[in-house]
Amino acid sequence: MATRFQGPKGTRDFYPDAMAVRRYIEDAWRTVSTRFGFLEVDGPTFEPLELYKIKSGDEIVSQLFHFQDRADRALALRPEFTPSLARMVAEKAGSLPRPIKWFSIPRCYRAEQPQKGRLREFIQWNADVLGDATTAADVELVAVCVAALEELGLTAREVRVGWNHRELLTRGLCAGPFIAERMPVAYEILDKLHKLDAAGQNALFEARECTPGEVAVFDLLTASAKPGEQGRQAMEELLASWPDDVRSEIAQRQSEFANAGLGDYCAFDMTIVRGLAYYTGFVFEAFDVGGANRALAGGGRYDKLVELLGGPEIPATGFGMGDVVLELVLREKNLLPKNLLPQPDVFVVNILPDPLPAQRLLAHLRKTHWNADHTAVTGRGLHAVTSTRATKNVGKLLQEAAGSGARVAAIFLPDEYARGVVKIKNMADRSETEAPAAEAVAMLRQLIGALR
RNA sequence: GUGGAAUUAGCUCAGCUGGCUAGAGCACGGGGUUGUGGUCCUCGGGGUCGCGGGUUCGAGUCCCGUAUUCCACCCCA
Repeated sequence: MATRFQGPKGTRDFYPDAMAVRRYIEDAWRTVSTRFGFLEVDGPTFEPLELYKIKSGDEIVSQLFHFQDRADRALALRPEFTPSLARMVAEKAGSLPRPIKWFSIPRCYRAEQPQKGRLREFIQWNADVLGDATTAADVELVAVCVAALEELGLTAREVRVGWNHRELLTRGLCAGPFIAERMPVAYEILDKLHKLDAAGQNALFEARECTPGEVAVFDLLTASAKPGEQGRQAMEELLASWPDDVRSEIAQRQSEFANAGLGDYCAFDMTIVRGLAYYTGFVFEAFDVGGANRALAGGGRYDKLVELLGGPEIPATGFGMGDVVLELVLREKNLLPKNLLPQPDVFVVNILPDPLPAQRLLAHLRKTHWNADHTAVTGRGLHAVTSTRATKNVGKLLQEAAGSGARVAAIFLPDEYARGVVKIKNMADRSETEAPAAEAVAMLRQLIGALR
């Protein structure tokens, strides 16, 4: 008896409808990346396990799908693309023109418990700028990130970008009750605060042995992330105690965002720290305003990573955006177009007993035409289909044509065909014309062109 | 890795406290007036009731295990 299988936990099957949605999202990422001057790259789906350990520590191993090959090499399916990218840059850094602006759309794998917005296999758009240490590179990344979201129909009403800067935050906090040694703890707490209630927060403060002064600052930080006047006041109060040059750099960066047309999206947010990863300065997160979902995208500056992988010292900044949360948000906001499947240019309907004339027309429509010396395309192949049904019921076949979304139907009918003509029907306005068989292809091409 | 809920046709679900040859709508397919649009009529394909055990004369229904999905924790690059 045959065994039936389910797909592995946390994976998806892309049937045509789902595949069309995936392509729609990937196309937006790709066109926007290109618009901003990023070049597409990719790397292997698996890498040495060590590559991820170096970057993230040994704890990462339990979150990876890893295995040994026959020569006993430890390998892991990539959980993200940045290590591969850094490795690729480290290998050829000397010969790459700078700044290096690359994007990629890799499938990635994480051996985690699946839940809303998080699967074991997903697709993550990455954009990175290497070799540009200026704030302009950070701004450009946020700009390309936002542009992609806009390309998909999202606006500042639905999504926002919160940004922070680890060094500035550290300097600000150390101007208050914190000492430098407490920063790792402070970052850890900051990263967790927003999802805890008051009791949970207090428990955490106690567990981390926070001083009353530190707790007071955490309370203000929590308040500062809230929208509206209350949040603004908490932010003001905190900033008042921070060094002048830190304050002015924050203001400077925010004005750069505004200058790039991102003023409605971006807000300084002291509570964004992005885990305890390899980020060295600027960090940001894009999220939907409703806030029920996980972050849509996140990234920041990682100036030491390429060096860590044996490459030259090269400043780097980048971000990733996963397809899972993005699709959830687009669905929630009703922003996925209805007809993402390709729609035929021509649907050929045949009522003749002889199938050959219809098949001949199909073949001609699909063929790309070249000029006499084969140097230029004079007519690209069209998307042309027909029915495989046996019925000669014109109504049924036109119904099928309509269902396919075809722009035009070419109809072979006995009486007309005897007179040497084919009927051509514009499916949108239901108008019909007749075409001499010899001119049918040309007329159809013209009609399709006019409708495009 | 831990905890909670769920799993019946491709999809959305009925199936009361165990008594069926397991149903509906949608979707899919054939046909319907020798010739024009998502309608209508009609017929049809498709289900090891997630999987494996157990209790019982009898299990879609009760019990145990397991897989998957969703939710939450851990983690989040």
